[in-house]
Amino acid sequence: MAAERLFVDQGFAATSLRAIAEAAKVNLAAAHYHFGSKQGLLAATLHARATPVNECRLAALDRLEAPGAQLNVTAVIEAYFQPFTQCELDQSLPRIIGRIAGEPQALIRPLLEREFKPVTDRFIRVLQRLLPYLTEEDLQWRFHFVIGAMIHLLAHSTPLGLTKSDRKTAIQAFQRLQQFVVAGLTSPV
Amino acid sequence: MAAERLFVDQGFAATSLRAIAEAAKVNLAAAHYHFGSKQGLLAATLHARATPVNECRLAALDRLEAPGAQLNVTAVIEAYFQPFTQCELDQSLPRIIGRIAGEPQALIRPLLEREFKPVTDRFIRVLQRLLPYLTEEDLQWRFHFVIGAMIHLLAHSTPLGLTKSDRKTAIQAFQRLQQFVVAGLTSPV
DNA sequence: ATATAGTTCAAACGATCGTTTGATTGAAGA
DNA sequence: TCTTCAATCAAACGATCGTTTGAACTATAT
Repeated sequence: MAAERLFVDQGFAATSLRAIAEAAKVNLAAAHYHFGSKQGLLAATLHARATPVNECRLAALDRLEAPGAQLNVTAVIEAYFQPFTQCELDQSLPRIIGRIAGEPQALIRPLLEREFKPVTDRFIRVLQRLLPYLTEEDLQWRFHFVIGAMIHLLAHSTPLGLTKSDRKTAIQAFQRLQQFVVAGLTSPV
Repeated sequence: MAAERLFVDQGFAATSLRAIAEAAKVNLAAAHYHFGSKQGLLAATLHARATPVNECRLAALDRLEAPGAQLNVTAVIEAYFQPFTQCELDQSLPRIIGRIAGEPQALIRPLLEREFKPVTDRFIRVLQRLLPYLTEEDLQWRFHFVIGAMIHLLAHSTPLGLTKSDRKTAIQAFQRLQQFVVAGLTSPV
């Protein structure tokens, strides 16, 4: 989808349907006909990306919960980050997720909740079994921080000081992030 | 500043100068006359907020580096979060920082870098003395995650599941965040 | 072949955008 | 008092926005 690149680079409000239609080489009215509205296009864009992310995460979690597998916090977080560390997925996926998740508009929050909350809630439930000394509130806050660090990495793939950003460093960054958040999650109260 | 509320609620691109001028009860052209452009208004808004944040952080860090003070990672992070946990500061400060930091537009990144990078770099340098077993690259990445979690908390003051958001819970949230990121920062390689 | 329903298209709709203009105000300096 | 200059204002500029219109095209089913 051509809409992605523009949404990612400029944000939702600053991207015009005309620019999207031109980039996608389709007619403006045709795009409107298919998606109903600009917001519908965003919802479709997000949904098209969120679905494989959710499937990838759930599949990884299922693998972990199968008998004989190593079920620990590190593995669960690894499963949660799986959609962004698997090499076969294209590079634009992380960016569109990170960008939309940071969008200011209140209209976008329900979309994010609908797309990601069910799967995220299941991950939190699994973590709760692994971290029984944390209250549910504790864990929700800590996962809130995990998501924040993740989104920030998705949206800005390097710290301000560094500049390199190829596929390999991106995966290494997620390994760093994984270690960081596991330490945060498992920290004693 | 009335521009803040609108930037926070709707984002930069979606907020019109006319809406800001009306909310601030000033003439549209007058606003333009003083700030030069819409972007100039954003820069002024950010600068007006970033300055006390930087001063607060540096003052807290100076206090830590004074002879006799306890200089450890927790205290340094506490100093970094100080602008958002001090009760005397008004509530809209965290939100404007969090929102602008999440803005998509490429034009905004240089503003953020100019406003916050010098002070942040000094914090990283102090942390480097406290965490000598981390390479500079390690530490830059980890601080990248700290900032990500912080911005996410500033922009979305509660996890999706929770709803309460008064001043007291906000400070508690920063205490939780502090514990989380200190564990992440001090995690062994 | 004719009808039907789905899709594409150029063109235009009204609204709103950031910015500019030029007249007007008000107070300080000569 | 007259001059000067920065600040304010209503009004308009050209551009662009999301959306709609109605005609043309396509393909399947009768």
